[in-house]
Amino acid sequence: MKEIRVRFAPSPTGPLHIGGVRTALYNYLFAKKNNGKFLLRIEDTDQNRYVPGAEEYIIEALKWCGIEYDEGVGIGGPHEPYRQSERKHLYFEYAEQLINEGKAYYAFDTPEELDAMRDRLSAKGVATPQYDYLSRYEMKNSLVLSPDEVKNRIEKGEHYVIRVLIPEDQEILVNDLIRGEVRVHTSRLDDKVLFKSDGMPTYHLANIVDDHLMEITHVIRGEEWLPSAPLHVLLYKYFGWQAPEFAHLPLLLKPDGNGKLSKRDGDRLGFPVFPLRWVDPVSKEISSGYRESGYLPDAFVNMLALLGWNPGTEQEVFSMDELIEAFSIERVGKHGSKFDPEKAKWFNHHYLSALSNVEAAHLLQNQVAGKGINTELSYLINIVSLVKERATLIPDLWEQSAFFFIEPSVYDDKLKNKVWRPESVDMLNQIVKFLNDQHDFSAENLEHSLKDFIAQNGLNMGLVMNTLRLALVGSAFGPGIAGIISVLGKEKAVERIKRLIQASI
RNA sequence: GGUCCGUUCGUCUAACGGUUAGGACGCCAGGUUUUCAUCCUGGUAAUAGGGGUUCGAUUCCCCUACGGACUACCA
Repeated sequence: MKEIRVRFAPSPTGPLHIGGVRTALYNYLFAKKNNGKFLLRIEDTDQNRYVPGAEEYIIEALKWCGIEYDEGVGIGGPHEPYRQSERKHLYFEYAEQLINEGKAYYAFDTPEELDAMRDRLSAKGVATPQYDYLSRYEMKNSLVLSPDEVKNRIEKGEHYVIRVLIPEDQEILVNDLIRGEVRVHTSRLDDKVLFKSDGMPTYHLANIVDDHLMEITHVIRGEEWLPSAPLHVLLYKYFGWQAPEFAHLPLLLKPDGNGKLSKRDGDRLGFPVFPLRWVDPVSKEISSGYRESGYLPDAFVNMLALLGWNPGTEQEVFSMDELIEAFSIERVGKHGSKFDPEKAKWFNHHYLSALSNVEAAHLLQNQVAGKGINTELSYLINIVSLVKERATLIPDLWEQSAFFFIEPSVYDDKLKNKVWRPESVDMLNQIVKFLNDQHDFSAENLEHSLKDFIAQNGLNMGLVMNTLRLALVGSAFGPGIAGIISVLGKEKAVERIKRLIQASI
């Protein structure tokens, strides 16, 4: 059986947004599931839209997501180069071949002439004014110009493009793995430019040529390409190549209202639409990323995988290996999905809670180090065992545990008003004595002995606990008191209690 | 406007023509936690509308409505 080969082929025109990441992910899952190859090709045939740093961004984003490619930019492979600008020299001959076979032609029309043609056609009531079988014979191209004149113009250095000659009356069948058979009549298609006057191929030509040369078996791409799929099928036919299988993925939609998810939605609705933070090289505008916002890549990938695909079972949590195992293109939905930031958070919370204490401690260590605090990992492990399931995003690990590192300097008024009594000082002194007498500082022991102590001394449990919380945390917040004391240790706990006593006298 | 694609709870979605239309997120309620959060239990909520085909349509067909993509010498 032929090896399955798929590719992700983004344009470096800016940061990859989550829809692009999902396309890459599905390609990757499909390749791995079928023991095939996944390649990364950079489609940079539009020099005007090239954005510095975008290519690096794409590569880094895929890496962060754990989407590894077998061939492509940066790592090479048997079909080098994988950047279309570096393959520039090989496209012209294919366009020329089509011309020689009467399947394409030279066109010399200026932008003004093209506009004039469209105006003329729409004035005549033509529903789709375009360069096609209706209009091509009134334009300046090698279909109407004499061979000599064409030759002349080219030799004079006049700018020209190469357009595909679309047959007038033919039905094209696109077999889509997700949508089934899609039929389009060629009279609806226009003579798309294959080769631009700047010497670069357009997407349509470069894409087909490269997919053929790179032996791509399945083209899995966004739905925005569906309308041009018939052209691509025709091109394969023109070249006499076997067309790959197509699968057009439904789009990711805005969480609110309608329309395709765009980069503006992130700022507007307050969630990232990019995997990584991006700073626009020109405007310096900053777009937030999932990584920097504190999402775990596994959670991000899991969330994305389920946006438009489902395994047909009720399983929702998948590791990358499980995704590979369960993935099938047939189970990708047909309709667009509104992106739900809340579900993304839920996934992250789930993954954060499932982390081992050591893993979570390392995450907290980065946070803590960022605050200029240096701590033993063992201390962080203890802390994190208490707070990790309370966190949704990575920075929450710090938010939830800051009081362990910074002793309270102000006390929450509301809590203090609620629990503070004239006899509180005396009570706290008793607790200090109690703690000083303890040898086993495990949370379990503290829990029991503290309760016993409270009962034996006729104290009010709620009052004691909350007053201790006031001393230890400073507010009505955080894990259980016994756990906090256990992690803090005798010395620090006693110190904080004494501090509250001091502050209250 | 034209072409193409789509339409099940608010959202993501399940359901070889026969199910009390299932799950998850969110939301609401109760419980656990003498804080807050987590967690547990329960609840709320959907087949866009109209015609067919069929003993029987979420499921097949048609129409309408609505939504989306595309309509560049951009990808």
